[in-house]
Amino acid sequence: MTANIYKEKIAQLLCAHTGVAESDISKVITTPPSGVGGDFSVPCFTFARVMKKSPKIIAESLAGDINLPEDFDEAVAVNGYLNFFVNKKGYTQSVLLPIHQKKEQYGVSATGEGKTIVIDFSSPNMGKELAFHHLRGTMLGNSLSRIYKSCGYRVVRINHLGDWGTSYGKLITMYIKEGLGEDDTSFQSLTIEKLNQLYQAFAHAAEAQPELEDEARETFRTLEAGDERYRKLWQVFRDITLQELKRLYAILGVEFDEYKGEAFFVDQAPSLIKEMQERGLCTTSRGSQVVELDTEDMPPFMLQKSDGSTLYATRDLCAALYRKKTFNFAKNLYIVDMGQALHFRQLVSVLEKMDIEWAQDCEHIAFGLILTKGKDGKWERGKTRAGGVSLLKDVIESASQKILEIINEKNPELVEKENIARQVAVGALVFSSLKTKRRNDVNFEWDKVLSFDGDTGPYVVNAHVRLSSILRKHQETKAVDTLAMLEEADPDFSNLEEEQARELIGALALFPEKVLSVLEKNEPCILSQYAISVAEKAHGFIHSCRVLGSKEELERLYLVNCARIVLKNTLTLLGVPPVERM
RNA sequence: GCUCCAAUAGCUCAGCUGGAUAGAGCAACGGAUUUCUAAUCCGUAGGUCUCAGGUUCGAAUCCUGAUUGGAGUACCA
Repeated sequence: MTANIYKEKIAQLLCAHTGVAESDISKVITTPPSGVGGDFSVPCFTFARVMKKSPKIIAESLAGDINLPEDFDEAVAVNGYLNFFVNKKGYTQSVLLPIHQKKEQYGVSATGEGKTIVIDFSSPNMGKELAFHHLRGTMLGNSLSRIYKSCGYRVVRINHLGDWGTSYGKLITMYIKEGLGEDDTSFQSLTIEKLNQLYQAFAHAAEAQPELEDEARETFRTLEAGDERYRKLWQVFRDITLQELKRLYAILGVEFDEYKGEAFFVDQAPSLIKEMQERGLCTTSRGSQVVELDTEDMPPFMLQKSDGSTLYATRDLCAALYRKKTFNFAKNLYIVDMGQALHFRQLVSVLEKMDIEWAQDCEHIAFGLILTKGKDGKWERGKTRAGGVSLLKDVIESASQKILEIINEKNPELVEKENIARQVAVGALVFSSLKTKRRNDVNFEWDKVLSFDGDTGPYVVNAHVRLSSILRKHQETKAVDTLAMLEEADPDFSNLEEEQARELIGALALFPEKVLSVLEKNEPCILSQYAISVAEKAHGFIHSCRVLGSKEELERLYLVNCARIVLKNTLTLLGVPPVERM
């Protein structure tokens, strides 16, 4: 938080001269646009009202009156702005020294000390393979988990598996109809692909025989009532799903603390419904139990179907109560697509009706849908059944192949090519799913998904690779431990005054505040955009300032190492593998 | 119908707790390589920030209303 020291000094200084509160001043301090010059800028418009003078005059008189504190070179008035120029050497040192000292710890803070954040993310449905559209929510949750953790929060990552509901009535019905066998050997040969097919087979069959839908609902009701045969099948399906999920999560570098899905909460539903009835919060409507929300202009929240079985709404309500009781969270975040916005608004309203004071701590972190091109050429939500979705494993495979081709062309000597290609490919996919504001819908196109030109994951990772490569080369040619050497070094920071060096240093200084602003908005794209800007400036620096063999070699190596550290920290928080060679 | 979300360069997007000349990438055009990784860098061109009002010294940013697109709208999840 090096930049803040300068802001504080400016605020203190101007407070003494204008009488405006320090906090109000530091709030408006910005960076001048490129071309204007200066490092910090204070718009004097806010002073105009209290001082009853024009901003222009205020800025000019301040520029003349103030005694610059240490570490400042100059203050210039421009069009009602007061622009400060800091002492370059001092600024460079104040930015680089903390990075050099803290390393992996640079940018972490203790703002979340003692608080617990529950993050519900990924949460796919049982019996289905992860599709491309699951990537966004999964990586959003993964990145937010890492960022909260780095800020001192205790994070509980929950995969709220969709493992209960009428769909599993369908799956079981179809499994039995196809006579697939219910002994261990049949189960052992069962795959996730087969389960996927059963869904599609059911949907297909139900078009011709709509009564199958009722049959599936009845199967589910029986399952929920505790039928042992159905329960066994359910368990087998769940195990197969989980095995496949964990395989993919490992590739993505994602971990969970819990896989408590919906089924876990079914037992808690009856007593909750009873309580709601006793408190008069729940009414009977067309044979079902609902919480009326018409005062809030929302449809009712259904707790129990007319056949007595529960819905996902019921189980979500139980889960929220359970999470509060178990983890005493400060926030309970649901990383779920925007399509479920109404559901979560309802959930919070129901909690409020129950007079629960933490209702507002349950927050839906919504993200946009992955749209696919429909038959009529319009972009719409992908339907598994219509074949409108691509499997995540296929996308990863294609991306890895594409990256491998590029490696073969650019760097054929690289060892462990396949492994690195996959890491870079995963990084590219992860980065692109976190690159834009989370609410944006995304049109799925193979060409775009497999395009790695420009501002993409590989661009940022490549910057990290090039920086690492310079340090490695130094170590090899000089036969010294470069990092240990830097540890002992006493660099002269006035040797880093080229424009490209200063731009890079300026970017590195921003890392801690960027991390904090991600938490304010739950928006990792702030970090991915930041990663691009650091990579850009790192590429620019090493392109125009030769490091090895230069007379500023020591200082340049020092800066390269700092940039490498910041890039690595950024990539790690995003969930992009920071490889060192590619 | 109602509710929520979005709209910025030809395309994909940053910028939104109001501040100086609205920024990137892709696509187009021109240049840089005896490489510390050119998976790079530099330059040219490209804009009525959907429209109309309002608030303000100042609006892409805040408010109101339209238009267009997307999503959702009780026995699915």
